[in-house]
Amino acid sequence: MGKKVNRKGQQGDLPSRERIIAAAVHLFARQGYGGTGLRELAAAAGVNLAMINYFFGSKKALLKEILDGFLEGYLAVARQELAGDEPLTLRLERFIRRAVDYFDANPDALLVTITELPRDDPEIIEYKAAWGRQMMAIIDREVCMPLADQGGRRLPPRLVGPMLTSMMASRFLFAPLMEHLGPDEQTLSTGEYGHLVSTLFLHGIAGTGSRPEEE
Amino acid sequence: MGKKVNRKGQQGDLPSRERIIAAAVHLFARQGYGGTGLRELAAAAGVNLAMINYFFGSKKALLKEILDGFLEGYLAVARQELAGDEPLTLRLERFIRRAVDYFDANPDALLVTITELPRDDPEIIEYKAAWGRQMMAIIDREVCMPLADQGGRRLPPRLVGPMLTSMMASRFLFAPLMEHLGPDEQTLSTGEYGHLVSTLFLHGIAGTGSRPEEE
DNA sequence: GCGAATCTTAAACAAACGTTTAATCAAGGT
DNA sequence: ACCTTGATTAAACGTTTGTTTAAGATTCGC
Repeated sequence: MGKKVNRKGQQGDLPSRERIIAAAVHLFARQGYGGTGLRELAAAAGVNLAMINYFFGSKKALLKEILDGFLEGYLAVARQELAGDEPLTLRLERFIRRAVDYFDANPDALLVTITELPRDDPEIIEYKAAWGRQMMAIIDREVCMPLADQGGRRLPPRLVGPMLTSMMASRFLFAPLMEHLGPDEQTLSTGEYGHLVSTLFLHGIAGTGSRPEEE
Repeated sequence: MGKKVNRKGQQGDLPSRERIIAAAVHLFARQGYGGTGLRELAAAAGVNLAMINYFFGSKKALLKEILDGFLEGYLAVARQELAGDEPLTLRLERFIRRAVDYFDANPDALLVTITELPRDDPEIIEYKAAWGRQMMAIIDREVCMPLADQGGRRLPPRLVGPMLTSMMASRFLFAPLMEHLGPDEQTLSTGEYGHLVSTLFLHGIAGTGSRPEEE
């Protein structure tokens, strides 16, 4: 028999580079970026320690790649669902549903991104600022301005953007804590949650009386 | 001349223990808990390295004290403003205004708490869970149940609590990033922000047409 | 089969980490 | 003056940190 069944003998049959990213997202979300050592990460990925710096150059660059991947996907959803000629309400509903699905598919990456976003690291802060400017431009053009045009108040995008993102992310940001509160009846599906965020953002808590399918 | 003008020659004339906490909140918010070394922290507080372990026993215990102080204050606001016989709308408006003021007065502590909340550290996770249970109990009794009684849908407190907190915290969570986007016209005061969160939560984005003083 | 990338490894590097120890300083009580 | 108590100090403890190096495997084009 050969030494290994397949070329990559480690877990999950993914190439080393992506196993490192997957393990990093998992560990960074649970222990924080600063609280996770490269040796622990290498062991979790089933990879030699030196491979991390071989593929990414530095620990910081690995974090940047994780943030990059997640934010790029989030920005793509915003571009795709927020633009168009349809009424604002429809576009917002679509965007929120898609964004919540995206968060639900990448909860660890969302957690890493949110918890590392406010850090003022000179090596990645300008990258985060560049992303923020793009996001604010979309929110301003596709949400804030149409809202003002139809008689509403002119809200600053730097307020609406964070608010919208925080509302959609709240379930996933608090999920690790909530899991330690004991069993919970009454858990909503991802679809129900997205619909609820949508109605809450559009009509407030008073508008959440009806279930998704009844509307 | 004496060696020192006053007994504590260091900055800010606060006792050493509180200077450590103040410096820790400041540094943890900007570099993360894991990314801040005790030597750097001691230097920032103008204190000898050994004093940190002398007062708190360990780095983890220092973080716990920070979380404890902030969450205790937040819970106190919730207890004080959310309970009572007044209509739900009024109680929510009062709570949101007070909580936003509290966040505004302790933005760094809020940031540390939010970014460290999802971490699954066995030494402090049970403490966080105990706090979460108390908060969920208040939200359920004073918000979710009254809401269901007056014809609304029965929303899980584990959904409403995180949502409400995230909405109020969004401005402060994203503030460090927004400051790097260049100058911003159209910044709201804390009072205006609190009012806006309040109307958004109660009536949705459509209800934010009027300014606070016109209402 | 041979050279050339590409990937993987073990070992070492200096630096920083959290924590502990023992000695010194300053006050207060008696 | 003396003892006690709390605050503060410098120094060292053993680990762990992120990164680098140089050698060894593996794969692929030709």
